[in-house]
Amino acid sequence: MSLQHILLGIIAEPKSGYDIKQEFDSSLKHFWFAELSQIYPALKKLVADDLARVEGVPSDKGPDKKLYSRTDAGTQALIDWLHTGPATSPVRHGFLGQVFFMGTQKDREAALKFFKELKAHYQARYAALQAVEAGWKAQCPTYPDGLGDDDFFMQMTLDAGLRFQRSYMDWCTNSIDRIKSRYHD
Amino acid sequence: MSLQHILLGIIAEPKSGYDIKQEFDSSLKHFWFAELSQIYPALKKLVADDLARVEGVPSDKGPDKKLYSRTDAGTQALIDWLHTGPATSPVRHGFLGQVFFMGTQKDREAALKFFKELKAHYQARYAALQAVEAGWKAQCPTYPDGLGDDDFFMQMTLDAGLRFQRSYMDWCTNSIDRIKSRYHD
DNA sequence: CCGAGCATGTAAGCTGTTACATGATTAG
DNA sequence: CTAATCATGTAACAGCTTACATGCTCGG
Repeated sequence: MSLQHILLGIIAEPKSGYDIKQEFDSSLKHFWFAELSQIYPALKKLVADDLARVEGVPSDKGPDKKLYSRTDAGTQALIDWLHTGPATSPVRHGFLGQVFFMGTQKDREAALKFFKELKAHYQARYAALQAVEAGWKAQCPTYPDGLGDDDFFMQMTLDAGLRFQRSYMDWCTNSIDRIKSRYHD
Repeated sequence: MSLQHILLGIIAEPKSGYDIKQEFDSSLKHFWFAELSQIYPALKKLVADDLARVEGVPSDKGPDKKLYSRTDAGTQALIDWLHTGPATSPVRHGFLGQVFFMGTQKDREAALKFFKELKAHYQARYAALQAVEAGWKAQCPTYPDGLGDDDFFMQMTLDAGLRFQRSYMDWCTNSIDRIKSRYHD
């Protein structure tokens, strides 16, 4: 049920489905993502529920853009969501399932390779978030606490992303060391 | 697609759907979970694919138990999964979406309340994992590196869980401090 | 006797993914 | 001319949740 609410958050300024997809793929992807085929019907439903309105405007390229913006009822629905308490649905980590059963296979080199790949994956994500942070720093010399009220909370999610990736990387590093000292020394 | 593989991992020893549900709810829930209504059909499919076999045995209470165990093909399918590389499907964090748009609402006390609730949530999860760890420590005096080969990897997922919860808690603590010093000082 | 735990499942519905379908403009 | 980007969607399918359905046994 969260996609509807996140879309409400995004359309504080008028945006098209295509615009929203690009935001997911750039700045929002560390905590949410969605395919266009999911975004378009979701936006339609917001309009049907009177939480958003549409306006068609001609585009430079391609067909008309449909710009969605939230209604007062939409803003209220968003605020209500913020008051329902933290949305902490349990998470499925496939890679932890793999580690849990890693002992089934006796090839310790494969285990090392697994953790090295995982570490590389999180390093890449970490670097991407650092690049986003560098952009913010360049725009605001008093980053992070000199940010405006809206940006202050948005930066907190970036901070969370950076912390979580570091935590994954640290676990990988430590696991690699433990496997090495158990089987190679 | 991971549930099938995780079930294959679990049925190294013969287990019923009901048994498996209990394992998810106790020791496995920090990285995976599933409902009985999802587990039963999934086990049937493993049998249809010749990755598992069933044996009905009478139960003390209630109807016969159906004990599932994996075939050689099932063991191979599990090992193949371990060799496909880390299963790192991107994760959706509803609570980060809420923080991202927290600025929509001007009530700073509500923001503090939100983070305090979130912190309490992760503290509870952390305490649960610490209890699991205490059980392991009681059973094995040389915990964690004196564990057997299978347990060694299983403990790694517990270590991951503890690290990740700590990371969430630290972020909450830090965010609470930042909100306080921004709006209350 | 009643509720909790044991033990099995089916069905409807929601969410999300992958594949398919269309068509304009612009850069190479 | 061709590929990429812009811009909209639909349809089929897979995965997961919630609700429903059945029946036994044991403790209070």
